[in-house]
Amino acid sequence: MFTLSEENYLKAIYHLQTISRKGISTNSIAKKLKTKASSVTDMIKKLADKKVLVYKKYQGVTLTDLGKQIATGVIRKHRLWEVFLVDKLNFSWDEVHDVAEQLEHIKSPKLINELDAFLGFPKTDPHGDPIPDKNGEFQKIEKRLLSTLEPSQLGVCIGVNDSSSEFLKYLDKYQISLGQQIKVISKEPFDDSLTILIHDKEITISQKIANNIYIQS
Amino acid sequence: MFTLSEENYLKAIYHLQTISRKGISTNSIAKKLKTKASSVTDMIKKLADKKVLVYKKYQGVTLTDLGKQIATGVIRKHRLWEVFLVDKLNFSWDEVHDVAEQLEHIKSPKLINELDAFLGFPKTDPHGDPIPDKNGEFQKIEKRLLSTLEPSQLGVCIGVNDSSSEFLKYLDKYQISLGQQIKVISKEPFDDSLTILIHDKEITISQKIANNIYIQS
DNA sequence: TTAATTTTTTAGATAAGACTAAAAATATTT
DNA sequence: AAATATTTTTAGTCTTATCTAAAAAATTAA
Repeated sequence: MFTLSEENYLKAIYHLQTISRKGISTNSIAKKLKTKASSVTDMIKKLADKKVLVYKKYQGVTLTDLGKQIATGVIRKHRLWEVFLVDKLNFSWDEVHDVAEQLEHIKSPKLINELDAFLGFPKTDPHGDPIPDKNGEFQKIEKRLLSTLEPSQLGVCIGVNDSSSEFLKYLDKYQISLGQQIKVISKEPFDDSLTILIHDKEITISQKIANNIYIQS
Repeated sequence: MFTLSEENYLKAIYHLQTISRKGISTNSIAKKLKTKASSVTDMIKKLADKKVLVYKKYQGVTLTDLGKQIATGVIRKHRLWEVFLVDKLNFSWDEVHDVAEQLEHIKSPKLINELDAFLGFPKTDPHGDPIPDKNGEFQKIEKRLLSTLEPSQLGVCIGVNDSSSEFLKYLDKYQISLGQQIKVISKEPFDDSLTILIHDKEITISQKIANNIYIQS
């Protein structure tokens, strides 16, 4: 059995691994969890003892299969709860994160599998992220950043890279939501900002915004 | 803000107060929480500092209004989650307790109020216990123990005193559920066991069983 | 009303998880 | 390659919530 804290470490390391694929450094974990490197060292020693990751001093860590399994289990719970909050309890997509962070640690296999069925076995959460199934498997969704589209190309918004409340509220303001069609009108060479057509209106967005929107084209 | 442990102490003290009305002793709290009296002394000092209970050495404790409010808030969450598990996720009434013990500590006023609405503002949980409303108020339900009925009297099962899995499974075996009509046929003077008519069948139950079933008559 | 018993509190210890400060190892510059 | 900078680890401290053992207070019995 894993504590709340251990589960959060595993989740953080899992997310870091999907980006970098190399050994995950102590510092990067500390930054992600807003804690200190010395705390991380303590914890990864404990997690190594529990066989969920491999650790060699000064070399960073790598999750074992068991570790990945625990991590995807927590992610599955997090995302299913997000669907529940949005679909059933009238939460908006910028309100779900903090509550899901708590709910993801509830321990009950029956609970989560029944919840999955109750929600109709959803494949993605309210931000477009895939939900692992009972066995930790999830389909890789074909996606690219909006910033990679060229003028006159179009695509559908299928996810976001940044799930912070601030960013999601920005998207709400401009009525950018999942399933929304977006057409690139022009790209400004100087700052890579994009003028896009959405809801029959032209708006201009910065590159930073375009780098946080996933598109299927 | 209160920790999980503090919330559990407040809930336990609240339940003990509804029974005894006097100062709640250190030992009774320890017994209820399956912990040691010395641990209880430490914790009640901390809770007294937080103004949720009044404590005088060797005199036991009494909850303040604030303390009662925190406690009923936790109880409200516990019971609403139980309704959710039974009504929406196919849990049986003997399976809900452990999961609700975890869910009751999730902190989000919006979550619990939306859940309440989603469930249709239920007034009682799956064991017949009343659910406090947003303000901590709940109606007192007129109820008596089955053991207080006399032969030929009848009533409807509206709750249980013991919510343990073992007891609830016993009730399931004899098809005793909430809303079930029960008629007392006879009472054995020697051991106060009851012969009751239920589902057109006569069964005999011990006094211990009859002391854990609430009846409205 | 003493004596014995039970309850409660105090004192000191432990484990988890975090922290600071300093030491050790690794990386980066020059 | 030596000097500097960065990263990581170690050592020691703190807090929360627990525990055991012993002391103190309250209760019950003789």
